[in-house]
Amino acid sequence: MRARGARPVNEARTRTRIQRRNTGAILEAALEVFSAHGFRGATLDQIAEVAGLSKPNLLYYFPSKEAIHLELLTGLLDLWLDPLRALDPAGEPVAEILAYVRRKLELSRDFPRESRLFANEVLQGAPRLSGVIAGDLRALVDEKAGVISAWAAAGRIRPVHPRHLIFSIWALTQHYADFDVQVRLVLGPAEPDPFPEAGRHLTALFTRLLAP
Amino acid sequence: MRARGARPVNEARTRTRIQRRNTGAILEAALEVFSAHGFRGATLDQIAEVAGLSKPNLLYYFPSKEAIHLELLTGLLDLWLDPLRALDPAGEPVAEILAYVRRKLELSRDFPRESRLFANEVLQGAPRLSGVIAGDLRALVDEKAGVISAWAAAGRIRPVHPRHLIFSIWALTQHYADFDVQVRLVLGPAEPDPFPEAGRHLTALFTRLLAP
DNA sequence: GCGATGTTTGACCGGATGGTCAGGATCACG
DNA sequence: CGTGATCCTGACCATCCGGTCAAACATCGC
Repeated sequence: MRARGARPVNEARTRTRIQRRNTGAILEAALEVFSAHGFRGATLDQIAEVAGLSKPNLLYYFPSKEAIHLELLTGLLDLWLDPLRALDPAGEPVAEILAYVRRKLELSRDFPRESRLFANEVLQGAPRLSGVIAGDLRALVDEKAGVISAWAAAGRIRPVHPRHLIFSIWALTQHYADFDVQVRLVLGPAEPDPFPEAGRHLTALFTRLLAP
Repeated sequence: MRARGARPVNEARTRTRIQRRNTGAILEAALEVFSAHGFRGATLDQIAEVAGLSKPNLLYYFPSKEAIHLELLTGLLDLWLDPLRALDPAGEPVAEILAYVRRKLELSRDFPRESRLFANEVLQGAPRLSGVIAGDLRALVDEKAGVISAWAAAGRIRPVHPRHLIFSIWALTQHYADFDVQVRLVLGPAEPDPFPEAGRHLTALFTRLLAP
């Protein structure tokens, strides 16, 4: 008999094959639905349908809608911040930053749903992420801003406000995921895939900004 | 007696003082609530409370929640596109584009709720704006892209992909409105107003990108 | 002051939605 | 094959939410 309110859990034992498959399907479906409609706009019925499960079955694996959302957000944070973590203080400055831009643009191309999930969250005031943003993210940005400042002080890149440079990279790359619909509608059917041109454009932009 | 389902309307006569005051209060309140929670996340009760009216009273002035939202979106479109319209083909190229960037950044500073309203809409796939985007907006961008291309062909700015240049301006300036929370949390309390520094950063960025 | 027009509201409705529960089906393992 | 743990579901509940309506209330021109 399960304790009141407890989840499968299995008392710290390894998770069942079925458990892994279903929680995976749920998170995949939830990503699809949350990123397209926002937290409030998504319904458990939609998620259940996409996942191919019944609604009560969702709630067998997760205690609430809120919990699914939070699990998604925190679970995807690493994927989202890894490119910045990979910025190497020992590398060649301009190449390092261009590589960061490229990796971030690849995330927008390959994981647009994840980008929109975060965008939705931050747009609504980041109620569930403000802790991480003011903590881990801020610390990471501080660290890398120091690296960029050092490069600028050494004359290896042009002087630039390091934090706003990072904001610029976020803004420019995430725009192609979050505003994908707008980008495609404005470009029209003649340019069905904006990403190659976007890559060239951003490379040129940051090269001219940073090359000493 | 009013016809079934008809709104105040007043048969094409001038609107009452009360009508103007209340529709104004409703749209102001709706902007506040829609921009903070998205369409689905906002409720008529919240809007009514912020507007200082009762829910049925809202629905006396607007036929539905949808109608309030649509009225907001279309009513604010001009404000949003005017800066790009003002780009003058006869002006000095770099100065014109920098002025556009400045005006757009001022919109982010002075009308962040409007920016978030549009961001929410486009994020969800622009269900209510795809027509305008593929029509008016695309036409406007085409026109101005032509201007920028001509400037580049004449050697008055560096060669640049004109449409992606416009996307870059949108992305960079709107980021400071849409992701305001994140920007402030990352910068910390030491830099309580990001806009002055953002202005300098973006001016430098586009100057270096465009100056021949 | 009076009728007509315009404004406001309490009470209510129907459907959607997050979540619960008791019990049945299925699986893992000895 | 039996038994305990895990997995799944139909039925149900409480609440929220967009929207309606009849009737009360205010305003205004005369």
